[in-house]
Amino acid sequence: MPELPEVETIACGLAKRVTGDRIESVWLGQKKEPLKSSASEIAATLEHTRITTVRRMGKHIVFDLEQNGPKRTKAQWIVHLGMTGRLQVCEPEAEVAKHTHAILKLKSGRELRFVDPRRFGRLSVAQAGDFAAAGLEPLEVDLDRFIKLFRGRKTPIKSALLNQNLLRGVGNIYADESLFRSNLRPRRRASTITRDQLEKLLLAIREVLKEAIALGGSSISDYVNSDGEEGFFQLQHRVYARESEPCLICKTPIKRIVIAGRSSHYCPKCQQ
DNA sequence: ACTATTTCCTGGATGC
DNA sequence: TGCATCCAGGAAATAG
Repeated sequence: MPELPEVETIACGLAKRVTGDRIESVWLGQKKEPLKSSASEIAATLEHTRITTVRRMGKHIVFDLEQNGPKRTKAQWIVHLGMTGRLQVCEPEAEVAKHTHAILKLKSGRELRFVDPRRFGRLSVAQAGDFAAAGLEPLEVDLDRFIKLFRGRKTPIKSALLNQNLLRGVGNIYADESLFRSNLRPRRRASTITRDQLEKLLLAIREVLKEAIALGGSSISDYVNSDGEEGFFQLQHRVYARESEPCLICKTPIKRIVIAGRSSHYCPKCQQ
């Protein structure tokens, strides 16, 4: 379940491997779910371009592309990993994994492959290099704009944090961990949270995301980075997936509730 | 303009 | 052991 820290880790790893390489040809599978743009548009946009940058925007991985030739037209390939999406850089003779939906042949001789069993991931392209993800970057937003996001919102703070149109990149794990660190209950209505508490929440979000990036993300189920290595932040989780286990602060058993269909974990004593 | 609910998917875990 | 069922969750679609 790649969220901001996992996507950041993957994008950085990919940047090291494929920046400057050229996309020579593109194969796309038959499944239509992973494609947001049409297969022909994606292939035509990617082929014969040079990868100039690989970066993260929210939970999206953005490949900035430049057309060969004098015009140097800009374009972008945008990848959302969904739940189980993976981008692998491998030799062409490497076995093609089940659920491979895209294979890009690179000039260096390697292949960049998109694999996604559950097909929640999405591939799309932007023609003029103008992809704009909704929401604010949690590691860049200032306190005033962060506070304004929640003004007048009756929805539970947990749901607000998961809403990518407000803040982009925070998912279920980091929402729960941030709420624990700022002593806020996940069901707390966003609009009722004081300025001071929101400041604490923003600091907690930044802290959690930065710590997770430093540890290479959280390896839940099958997440690995672009080198096939696991992250280690799952060892630092204080509430996520710790139902009934003692709170690390007060020993009270961690509770799990469902909010908007998502499991939410919190300490009933520390988070009031 | 918001908010809540449903839907898409497969593999791993669980239950009988 | 084998088969059926349930569950995980990001975000788009739908309904209110």
